[in-house]
Amino acid sequence: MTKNVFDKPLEKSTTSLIKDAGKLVASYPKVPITVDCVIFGFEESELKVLLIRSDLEMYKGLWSLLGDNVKNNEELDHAAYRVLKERTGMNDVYLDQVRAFSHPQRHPAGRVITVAYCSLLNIQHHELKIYKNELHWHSFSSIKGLAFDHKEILDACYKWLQKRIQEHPLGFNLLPDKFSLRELQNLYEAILGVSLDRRNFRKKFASMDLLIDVGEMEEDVPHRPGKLYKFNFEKYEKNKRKWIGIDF
Amino acid sequence: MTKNVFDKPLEKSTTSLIKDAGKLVASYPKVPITVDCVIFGFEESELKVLLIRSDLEMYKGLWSLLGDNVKNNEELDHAAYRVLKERTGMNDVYLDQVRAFSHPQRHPAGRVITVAYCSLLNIQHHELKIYKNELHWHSFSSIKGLAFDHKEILDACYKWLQKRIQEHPLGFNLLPDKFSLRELQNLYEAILGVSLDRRNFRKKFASMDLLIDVGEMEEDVPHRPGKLYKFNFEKYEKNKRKWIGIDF
DNA sequence: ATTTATTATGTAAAAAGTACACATTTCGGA
DNA sequence: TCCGAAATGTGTACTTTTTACATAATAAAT
Repeated sequence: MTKNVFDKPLEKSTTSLIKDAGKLVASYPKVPITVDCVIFGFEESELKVLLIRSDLEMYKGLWSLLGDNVKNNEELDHAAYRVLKERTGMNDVYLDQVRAFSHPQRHPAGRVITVAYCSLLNIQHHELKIYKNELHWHSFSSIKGLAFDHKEILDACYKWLQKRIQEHPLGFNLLPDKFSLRELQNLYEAILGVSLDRRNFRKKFASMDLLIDVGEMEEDVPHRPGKLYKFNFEKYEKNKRKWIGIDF
Repeated sequence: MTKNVFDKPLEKSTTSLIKDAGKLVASYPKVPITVDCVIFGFEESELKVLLIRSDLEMYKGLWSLLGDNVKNNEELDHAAYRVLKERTGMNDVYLDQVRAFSHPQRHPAGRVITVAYCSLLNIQHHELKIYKNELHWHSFSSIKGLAFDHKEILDACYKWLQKRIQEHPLGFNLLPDKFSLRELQNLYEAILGVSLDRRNFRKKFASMDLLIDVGEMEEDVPHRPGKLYKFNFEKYEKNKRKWIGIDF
């Protein structure tokens, strides 16, 4: 985090200056802000999205993204983490801001600006607890319409993910700790919507040298089991910079 | 723009439903929203940023980004374009949302959330009119500190630009209509902070086939003049998709 | 005419990406 | 226990992209 002027002790006349600034700011229009989280999961070779039944009567029967209003003096990132924690019980989930949506009529009750977040988690994770039965995982490709402008937000986050996953090894956040190369490839194919050559795919990951062979095999598969790997998060964090040049 | 539910005529009971939703939304905390534009220019082989003297007494002597509050029912993009138009007189400027900044103490007068925009324009453009003498172009590399959290915003936009310019031909927005390959290369070198091989650089742009030789030469240079080119915006717009796969 | 600075250009080597086939292993059922 | 089905695991040739590198030609300034 960059140091900013607030880290310095306040100077003599600052209190009155803040009052002046306060008057200025007080004249600005004020808007309710929400965060909306697109929570992606991966199961049965399909990309999934966690949705909730809309809490608005007028959207009865429609699903919507998980969101909440942003509290007083709450950071946007914090609000998004809070939503995740409240809805899934999980901490330490991959989360990134995508962008703000501000169409004046996007909320039927009047103006609400929302900031969209994209989050990736492992559906099978033991800490994952989907509270309330209004929450369900939906296959991404089957989602046709959502409440509010949430379909637009979902599509933006999906595109964001498609691009992002080609530049950073994010996919692991969607998989169990131990996974086979087939699962990994299925994941990439599902997200990118293409089919990939198995040998080239494996070669690519081998060259990255970020997979650790855990010395175990798949179980309960109706065919020859594959080796299981885990992602070398430590090594990735260390060498992050060289991945995309700048740590963006 | 995705079609949303508001395109449909309202159903019978909708009015009262909106009232319910309205009550809900009315309970949300409300926040002043601003947009801040990082306006990049390029001159004398240097990346420049347009800054204004801070209008807050307490930041006297410090520079800040160009911004404004977002009006009632105004889209964020619209607010950013408005700032650009008001400050530079220019329309049709390249502009893109980067992200929101929400640190609760980022504004001394209390909570203000801002959405950062990155904009690229041609400093020499004949329509460019910098109103008021509180506005000045600053060499990017010389900017040490800014009012508010604007240095942090500037750095985020700069990183965003570095990444973006490697994926899309944005650089042309910073150059005159006609430019030499040397100017183009200087631009890339300034933004990326590296030096590039001239032959390979030219080869790369030649292979894109997006430059039109206008049949003129540089003038007033103290050495052998180079050919002038213009960017083939039409062709680029047509083939945009193939550039990065998805039109992101 | 000479010097200086810059334009313009090609080729070879290395790296990365793509296309493609076959033997091996396990499961499960006959 | 044998066989078929289904998936794993592996290598090589070809193409494309990226990188490294040097010399002749042009215009300006003196």
